[in-house]
Amino acid sequence: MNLKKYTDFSLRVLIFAGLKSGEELSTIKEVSDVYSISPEHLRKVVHDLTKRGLLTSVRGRNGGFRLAKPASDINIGLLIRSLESDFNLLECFDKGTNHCVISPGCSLKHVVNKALFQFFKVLEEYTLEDLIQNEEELRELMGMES
Amino acid sequence: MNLKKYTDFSLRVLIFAGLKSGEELSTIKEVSDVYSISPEHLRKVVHDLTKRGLLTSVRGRNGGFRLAKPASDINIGLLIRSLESDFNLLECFDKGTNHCVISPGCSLKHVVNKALFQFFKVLEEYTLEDLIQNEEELRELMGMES
DNA sequence: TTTAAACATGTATTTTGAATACATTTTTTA
DNA sequence: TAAAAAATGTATTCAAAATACATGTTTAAA
Repeated sequence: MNLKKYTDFSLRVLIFAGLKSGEELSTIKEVSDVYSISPEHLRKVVHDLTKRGLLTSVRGRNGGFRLAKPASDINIGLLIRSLESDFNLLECFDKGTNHCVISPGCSLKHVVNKALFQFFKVLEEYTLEDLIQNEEELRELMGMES
Repeated sequence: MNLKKYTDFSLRVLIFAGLKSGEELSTIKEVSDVYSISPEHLRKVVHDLTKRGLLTSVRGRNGGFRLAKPASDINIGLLIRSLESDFNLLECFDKGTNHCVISPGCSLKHVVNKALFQFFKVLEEYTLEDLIQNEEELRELMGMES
């Protein structure tokens, strides 16, 4: 059981962008340097976040991207939910492909679903703002001048 | 985010075995017929569950397997925890391979860990016994004579 | 007006782990 | 002694994620 690296990278991009002040832009190169992630790879992540309305991108020279809305409006639970496409923890979660004969009477799915619900309930208690409370420390770790 | 089919199959094998009464044995063939899973594949699952002390296997003609302990002693949370080897939801969960520079000051891991904890907390409220409360219905769905 | 810096986009390749299949051995009872 | 069952090890297939590559588009600065 794990999350995709894409999800991990997406969160890190948002944390990075969230530490910039005001209208200040971040670039893929900056982020790829800080986290040592291939810029090729990050490009897709950033592009995807833009399409999802979380980042605003500015093309052309001196371009880059910034948060499309306040950090306090970016809910971590909803974010992870949308970034991870597939939550079919058991075969029977997907009625289309399920072949398990006992699923009509099997309570396992309810138990796992309840657990999954609690998982997201916790995540939904946090926003990006909560993750960047310690701005100074994070900027320092990233080597950003503040 | 999903569980391995192995985990799913393991749970189904235990549910099947749990519906047998007393010392009665199940065979891989029976289970593979009921769930339409390749016996080759199930063999590993059963073998693995035996090694983990959840099933007792009897070799030779008329052999098979049965639960190694009462269904009420098989905790679903602990079971899934042990069947799924990898819970490194984020790169920084594994200190050995983590490369994220901000992890010392990053609170994301605490948030995700808290969510994972709640996930298991729910699962740990159930045992195999809870999953086979409706014996009759399940036996019927499986085509087992009761 | 040209060039460089940035994102946009589509495609291809690599890698990894899970899922599955195959083959052989061991055990035990009828 | 033969048949039915699990034990065990290895090999193959498959799918999804991760990654890389190539090219296009936009825009500001030189």
